[in-house]
Amino acid sequence: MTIDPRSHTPVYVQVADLLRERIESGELRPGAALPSEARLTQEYGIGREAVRMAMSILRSEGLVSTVRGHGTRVRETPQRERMELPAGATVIARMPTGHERRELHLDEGVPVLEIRWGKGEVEVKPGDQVELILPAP
Amino acid sequence: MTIDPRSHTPVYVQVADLLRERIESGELRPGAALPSEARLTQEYGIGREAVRMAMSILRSEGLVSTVRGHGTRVRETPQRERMELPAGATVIARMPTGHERRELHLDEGVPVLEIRWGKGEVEVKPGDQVELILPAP
DNA sequence: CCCCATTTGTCCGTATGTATC
DNA sequence: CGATACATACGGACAAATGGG
Repeated sequence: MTIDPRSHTPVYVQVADLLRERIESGELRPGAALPSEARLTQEYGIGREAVRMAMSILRSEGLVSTVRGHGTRVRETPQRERMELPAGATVIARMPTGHERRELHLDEGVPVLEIRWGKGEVEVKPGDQVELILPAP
Repeated sequence: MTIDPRSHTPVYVQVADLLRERIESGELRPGAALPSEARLTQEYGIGREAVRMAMSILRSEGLVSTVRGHGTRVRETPQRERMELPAGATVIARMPTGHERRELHLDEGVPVLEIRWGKGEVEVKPGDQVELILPAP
């Protein structure tokens, strides 16, 4: 697989797709370092901006974590806390608002679970730390 | 509110915050076009890169959708289909894999709900189109 | 159909700051 | 300390897609 500058899909999306595949296939395991920006611009023959935007996409998907002066690594998948739901509740998944992201100290690319029960009772939970369990019959 | 280049918070984050507020306040309604990149660089007196990174943030939050040659618009959030869950099921929210994103035609910044029931029975639903309902007692 | 203005995509050069090793 | 690598930010330039006339 390689990059096609003439494709209708942007280069930075293609790069994100390539790196995502290398992660999801297990070639790049959790904790492994991705190639540096300079390395990727050379390997794929593309510009910095495309590489940086690709990294930005992967961060927004919660797949990788970048540390300045160090590099970008595949994120370790977090442990999920089990949470039992009361009957009659409703649940939706969505991305957090700006306020919620700051309030809950959420990383980029982490959705939230919005749980409602009763009248106006709403709870917002970090999507990467929670697993919902429905009460068994 | 305006941009402060000497602030500790990056310019592109400030721009994203400003635009997010204009969306969440309802000033920019679903379907409405955001100002073009050129317009924003002029209005705020900043570089295009800062504007584009701000747009990237909003896309990753599922707030806007960008089309090349056309512009960036506030995303229309589709009607959520209600879905009743059987007792004993478990649910997690996460970002989709690359394959799932293509398969389900998901925009950037849209999570999925991964629903398991019984042994190995897994269903992945678009997070922006589903509302889960737990059976009432 | 082509032409054209608009808009985003992409690359490059440059510069400064900051964190790691 | 220096070397490396990423973060932020500006400027310019051209390519490519869109939509209207």
